[in-house]
Amino acid sequence: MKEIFAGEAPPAPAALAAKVRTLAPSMTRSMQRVAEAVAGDPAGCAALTVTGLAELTGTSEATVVRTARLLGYPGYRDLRLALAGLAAQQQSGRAPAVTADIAVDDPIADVVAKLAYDEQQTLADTAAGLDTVQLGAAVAAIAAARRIDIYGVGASGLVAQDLFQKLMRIGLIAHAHSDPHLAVTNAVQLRAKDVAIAITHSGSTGDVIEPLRVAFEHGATTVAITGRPGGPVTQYADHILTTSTARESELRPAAMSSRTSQLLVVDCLFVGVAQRTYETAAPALSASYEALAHRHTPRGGGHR
Amino acid sequence: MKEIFAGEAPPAPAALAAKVRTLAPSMTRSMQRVAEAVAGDPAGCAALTVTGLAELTGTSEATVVRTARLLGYPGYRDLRLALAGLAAQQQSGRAPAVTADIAVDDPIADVVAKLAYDEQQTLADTAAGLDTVQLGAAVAAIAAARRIDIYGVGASGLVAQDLFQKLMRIGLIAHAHSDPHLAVTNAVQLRAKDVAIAITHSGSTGDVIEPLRVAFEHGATTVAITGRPGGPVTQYADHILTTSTARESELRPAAMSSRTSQLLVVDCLFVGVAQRTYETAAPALSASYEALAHRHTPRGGGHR
DNA sequence: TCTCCCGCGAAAATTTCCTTCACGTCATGG
DNA sequence: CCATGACGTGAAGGAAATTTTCGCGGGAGA
Repeated sequence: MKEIFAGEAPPAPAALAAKVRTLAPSMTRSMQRVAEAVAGDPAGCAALTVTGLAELTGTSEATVVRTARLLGYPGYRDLRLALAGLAAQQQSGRAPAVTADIAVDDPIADVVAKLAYDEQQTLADTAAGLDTVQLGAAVAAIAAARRIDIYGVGASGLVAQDLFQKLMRIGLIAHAHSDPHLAVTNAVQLRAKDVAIAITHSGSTGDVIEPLRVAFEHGATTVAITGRPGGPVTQYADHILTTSTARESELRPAAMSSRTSQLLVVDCLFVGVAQRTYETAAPALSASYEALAHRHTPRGGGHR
Repeated sequence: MKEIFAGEAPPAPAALAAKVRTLAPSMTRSMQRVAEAVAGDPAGCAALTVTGLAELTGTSEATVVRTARLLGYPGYRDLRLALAGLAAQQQSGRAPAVTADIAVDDPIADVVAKLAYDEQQTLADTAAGLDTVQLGAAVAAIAAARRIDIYGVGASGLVAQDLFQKLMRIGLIAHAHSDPHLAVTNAVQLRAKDVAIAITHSGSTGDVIEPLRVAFEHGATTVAITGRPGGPVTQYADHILTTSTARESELRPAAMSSRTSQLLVVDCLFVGVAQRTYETAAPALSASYEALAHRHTPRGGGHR
C-alpha cells in the first residue's frame, strides 16, 4: 500500500550545488566528501549506485544515504534522479561558466564582472533554495502581526534596517534592533500574534539568538533568516528562511554574498506582505513617496 | 544464453519522444501503452518504480523493462534517469516567462522568481553601465585618503552604512552620515586628499548634496553614486558612478532595485580598495574575522 | 481441430537500496 | 588522569527495487 507523504520539503532540482554549499558546514567529514563528489560531477555520480558512490568517495553506503537525506531527498534513489536532471540541464544549458576567484591583481573591469556574476549566482541560488511554504507562512504571520521586531547585528543589521524601513512604509508597526540588550528587553513585550525576526548568516550569533529565544518563549511567532538551516538559531524559529552561502575568498568576505541573499529574502517578505495588505499598503506607499518629493531639489539648488 | 550487447546506440537524452514515435510500429500493444505514458509525462513517470509504471499502464513489470530495452537503455533504471533529465530540461525551458510585473494576486513562488530575476537584471545593467575609469579613479582616491565621509539618507543610508562597515574592516578611517546637519558640520573638516561620497538614487536629495558641496568646496575629492548622471549632485562630484534604474511598479518601489545597484557599486569600490591596500587590508580582514568568532555560540555543529 | 509461435505476466532470482547496530574516536567532566 | 558520554562511521542483515526466467493462453496458418 502506498501512503501519500505530506513532506515539508520538496526536493530541489537545480539548486543542488547551492544546497550543498549551504549545508556543508553542518556535515561530517565523510558526508562532505560525498557532497563534494556529487556537486562536482553530477553526471558521473548519477551513473553510480550507492555502493559505487560509496567506494568512489571512500565511505560507506550508509553515509551516502545519510548525505542524500540531509540534502532533502527521501533516499539515494531520489538524489540520483535529481542528479540526472541537473546533469541534463547543465548539458543543454550553457556551461556554468566557472567563476574564477578575484585576485589581487585583477583589473578593475574584471572585478566588476566577477562581482556582478557572483551576486547574480547568489540570487539564483537563493531563489531556488527558498522554501515557499515557509515564506508564505512567515508572510501571513507578518501581515497579521500587531507588531514586528527584527534582530540583526553587523552586516545583517543593515538588512534588518532595510526590512524595517520597508515594513514601516506600508504602515506596519516594526522595530529593528541592533543593540542586543534593548532587543531582549523589548522581546519580553511580545505576545502571541506578534512576530520576531532574527537575521544571522552564521545562525549562531548569540546577540541575535537571545532576543529570538525570549520572543519565542513569550509566544510570539518567530522567523529566522539564516544561511545555516541547522544552526542554533533555528531551534527557536517557527519558520526558517534559508539564505544561500556562496564560497568566499580573501577579497570577497562571506558578508558580501550573504547580504545579497538576505536582501532578496527580505524583499520577498516585503512584497508578500504588501500583497496581503494591499488595501492599506498601496496608499501608504504612495503617501511616503509624496512626502519625500519635496526633499528633492528640482535643480541643484540650495536648501536650508 | 546471455549475449553481451554491443550497442550501436547510446541512450537518447532528449530525443526520446522522437524515438518513441519511430519505434512505435514495431512495438506490441502493451509496449505501446508504456511508451505512450513515458513520452506523454516524463516527469510523472520518472517518479514511478517499475511496478508503479506497470500498474499505471495496466501491464507487467517485464513489459516495462522490455520497452526500456527497446528504447535503447540497458534497463528500466536507466530509462528512468533519462526521464528525470528530460523532465528537468523541459522544466528549465519554460523559465523566462517572468518578465511580467508583480501583481497583487501572484502566488508567492512567482514573487520570488520575479524578484530574483529583476535583481539579476539590475546587476547586469549596473555592471554594464559602470564606467570603469571613473571607478578606478574613485578607488585610487579612497585608497589614498586620510579619511572618507559617506553621505546617504533613507534607503541609500543603509548602503552608506554598508560601505562604511566594509572600509572600516580593512582599517580605513571612514564615517557614514545620515544626519544632514552633522554631515555638513563634518564636511567642513575635509581637506585635499580626503574623500567624500554621496549616495542618492534620485541625484537630487538635498540632504546629501549639501555636505558633498561643502566637501567639494573644501578641496576634498568627491564621488557621487547616483542613478541620474545628470542630476544636481553631479555638479559637485569629481567622479560619478552611475547606478542603473530599473522600472518600478506599485508593489516594487524603486528603492528596491536602486539599492541592489548601489550595493554592487559599493562592493566594487570595496574590492578595488582592498586590492590596492592589500598589505594592510588582508590582515585587517582576518583580524576582524577572528574577533567575531567569539560572538558565535560554539555548539553550532560547525567546523573549520 | 491441431500446432506452432509469440505476446504477456506471475513469480523467482538478483541487484540495489535502506536500516539497525556495534565499534572507534574525540571531547568533556570529574 | 581516567571515566563517561556523544557522535561519526561502516558492516551486516533486511527490505525494496529491478531483472530474469518460465509457462500460460490466444491467434494464425495448415
